[in-house]
Amino acid sequence: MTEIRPPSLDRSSRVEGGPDLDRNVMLRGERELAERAGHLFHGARREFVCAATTLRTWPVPGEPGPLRSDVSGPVVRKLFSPLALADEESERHLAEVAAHGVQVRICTSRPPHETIIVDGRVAILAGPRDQGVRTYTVVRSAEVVGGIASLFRTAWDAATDLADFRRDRHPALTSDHRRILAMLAAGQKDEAAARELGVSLRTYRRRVAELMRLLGARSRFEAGLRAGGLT
Amino acid sequence: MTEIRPPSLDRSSRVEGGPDLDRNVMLRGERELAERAGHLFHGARREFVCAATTLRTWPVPGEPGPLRSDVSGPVVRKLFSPLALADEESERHLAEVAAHGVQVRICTSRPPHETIIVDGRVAILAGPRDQGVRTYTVVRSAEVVGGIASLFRTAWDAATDLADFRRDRHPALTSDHRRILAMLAAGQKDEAAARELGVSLRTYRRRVAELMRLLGARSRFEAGLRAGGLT
DNA sequence: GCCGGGTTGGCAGGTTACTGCCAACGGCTC
DNA sequence: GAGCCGTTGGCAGTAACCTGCCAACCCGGC
Repeated sequence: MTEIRPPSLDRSSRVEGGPDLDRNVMLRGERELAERAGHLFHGARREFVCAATTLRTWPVPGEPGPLRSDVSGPVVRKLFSPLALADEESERHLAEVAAHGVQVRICTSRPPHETIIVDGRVAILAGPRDQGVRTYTVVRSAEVVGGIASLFRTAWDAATDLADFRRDRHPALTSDHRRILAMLAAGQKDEAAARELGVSLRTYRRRVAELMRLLGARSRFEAGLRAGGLT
Repeated sequence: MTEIRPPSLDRSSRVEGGPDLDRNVMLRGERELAERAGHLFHGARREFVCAATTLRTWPVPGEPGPLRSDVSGPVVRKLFSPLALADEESERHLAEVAAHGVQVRICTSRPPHETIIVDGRVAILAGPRDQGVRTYTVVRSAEVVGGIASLFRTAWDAATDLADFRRDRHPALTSDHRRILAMLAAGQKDEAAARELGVSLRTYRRRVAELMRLLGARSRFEAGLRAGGLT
């Protein structure tokens, strides 16, 4: 995991407050980011939010230490892509992070680029990799950071809490299940749906029962609610 | 409606490309915005996206003319708050805009601040009003604009197409309906749900029937699907 | 060829839901 | 006080759904 170390004692090259806040600062690579802007990570007082693609993206203040067990620490929000749960190890790590008080959500639409916002006053946006080196831009203009924060908030609001995502995630539906879903969604009676799909009523009902089990539903209404996120 | 006029012929004060792209430019008020950055609106070639709170926010290239009837014009995407449909007049206007080829979506979570992105290379973010005057910040740093665009895209993906929003919007549910919904969502049998709500089975089923009609559903499964957007 | 496992479909019994009908009740108007 | 209207609840008939049981069939392994 790429680690951003505490900054060196030399303050002369740091990205700080100052007269030229409207100038965005470009940093090349994780090392320069750590050296010149690492203090911004560790200096979060009120709120620290980030959008990341995977767990390997910049870690946050206090990690791996116990986070937010001290309620005076900053509120930490992390928005991940579903890729972050690609394997059991990653998923376990994410659950642990969440258990430590970090608010974790999974972005179920196209995730934003990797972004950090600290205390609502500085934003760091990651650019694409260029020959293996990634550039980061530090933004300090108040209105721009405010706009970026509002866009992040909208994405955050639309995302799914980690716990909900894990609970509602279910084994991939077979194409059979999807056809059953389509019939159910169309309000069809079992008999008509079975005819249309070319199977017997018993088999159709057998499939519906399977779907209900997959969705963990006790009634068709409940199944419809759960299925809402699948179509 | 605040209108941004075509810019004056004097180019000296315009916000343009140049050596100092990393410096964000602050503009105070709509007039200065129009004079120094109006060309950015009218000069969109490929794509023009904006997030707006109401219809009174900055209009877009070509409006009120026919938009996108010429397929070589820029793709225009507008993300609105549900406030944009607060009255019939606004809703009608929005439908007309969409009919002209503008892609309109309604943000069903907290909408972002007002934002414009032109051709993916310049972003304009609106700040709050200060004594009636609003500041706008023009951003031209490639990575920052890219990051802002990606956050906007995430918000856009999560939003609801105007047509879908209007179709799925339905009469406000009474508190009775919401209680019935809660029982149904919990997978309760009618008899148990009726008992819990303190009404007869007949009345409970009468309410469920009303709900089904409101949702336009022919089966409970279909009702569950429709209700997914209500809870 | 035989055997075992899995799936399908028919049947049946039971449960849950849907809706019409009607009496009773409460509130409002005359 | 009487009459009317709307709502509620009980009853009942019907429809739709749920699931167990079993025979038949198919397929793969031995």
